[in-house]
Amino acid sequence: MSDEAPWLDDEEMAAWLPLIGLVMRLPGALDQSLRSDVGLSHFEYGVLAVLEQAEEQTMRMSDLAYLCNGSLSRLSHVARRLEDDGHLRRYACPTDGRSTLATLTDGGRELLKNAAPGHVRTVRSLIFDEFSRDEVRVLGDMAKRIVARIQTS
Amino acid sequence: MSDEAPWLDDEEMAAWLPLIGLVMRLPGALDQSLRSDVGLSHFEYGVLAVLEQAEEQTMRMSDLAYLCNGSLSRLSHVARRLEDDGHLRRYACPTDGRSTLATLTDGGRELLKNAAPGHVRTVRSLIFDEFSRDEVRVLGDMAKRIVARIQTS
DNA sequence: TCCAGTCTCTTGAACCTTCAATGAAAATGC
DNA sequence: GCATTTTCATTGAAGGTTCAAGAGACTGGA
Repeated sequence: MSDEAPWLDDEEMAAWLPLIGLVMRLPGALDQSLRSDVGLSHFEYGVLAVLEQAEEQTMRMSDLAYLCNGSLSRLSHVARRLEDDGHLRRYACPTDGRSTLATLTDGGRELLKNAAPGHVRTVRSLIFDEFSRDEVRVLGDMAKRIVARIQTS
Repeated sequence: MSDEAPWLDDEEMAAWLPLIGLVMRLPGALDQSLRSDVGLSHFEYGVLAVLEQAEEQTMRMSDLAYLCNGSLSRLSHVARRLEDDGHLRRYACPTDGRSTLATLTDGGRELLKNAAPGHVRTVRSLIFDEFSRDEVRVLGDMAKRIVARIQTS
């Protein structure tokens, strides 16, 4: 464990500061381009994008929240707005009365189709244009290991 | 540039999803431990920590905002709250009437001293306990390259 | 069957961030 | 000098997130 080592040494700090910069700045950068392109936040885009990949383009709220890296409460508020705007629909799960299923509407699919190209350009220009194939794999692998630690903490 | 390539291929997606997971989950994880320990958000902690490292523990608001990876407006609101709570003080810059200088108070220094050990433990357990020395350097380097792209985009 | 405990989701309030507008001071250009 | 533009910071409103509470539905053991 990490019970000793009161502070970060220089090498650690030299990695920590950029990492914090990344996690604090990337969401804003993604928000900004999606917001100006199609009026969605990155989280809203993620909700629609995850739904599109799902079986029947339908998913339980809790599963959706997990895959979107957000709390159920956050998703619930966002889903209400997306529903008001006609991008998704919610209905009671027929087999488990506690659950709510969310499904993509035609309008939501359309919006996603309009949003995707610009979003991909943004992601490429910020990430994938910078790194080699090997680096991308290493980066993804490291991110996965950190996420695993966050989830079990 | 990235004008072609309509969507991410499997390898890219396999890196992108964990990276998004990281940037969406890490701030919340840091917030949570700092909030329960000393009642600070990670951004507030960052403001105090950056100030502590500064000359005279004093810094111009815009420089502080930049180093804290936040907007000036965000910093201004946060600084008002931190000032109300006695953790920092603001005063007009004597040499440039447009600028405001923020300085750490004794109370802020004390709070930081109480917050740091727990925060470092959190950071170590999420990041540095997972990676080798070499990996840490690679991770920091990659983060730095992405931040550079965000800033010039 | 009953009921206490758990799971799923929503809600409203508190809080925080963003955005646009504003004001004041300094720099620039004529 | 004077007007214009730019820089620095704050503010209030609008909108989003978090947190705690609560309603409804399932589960398992008595």
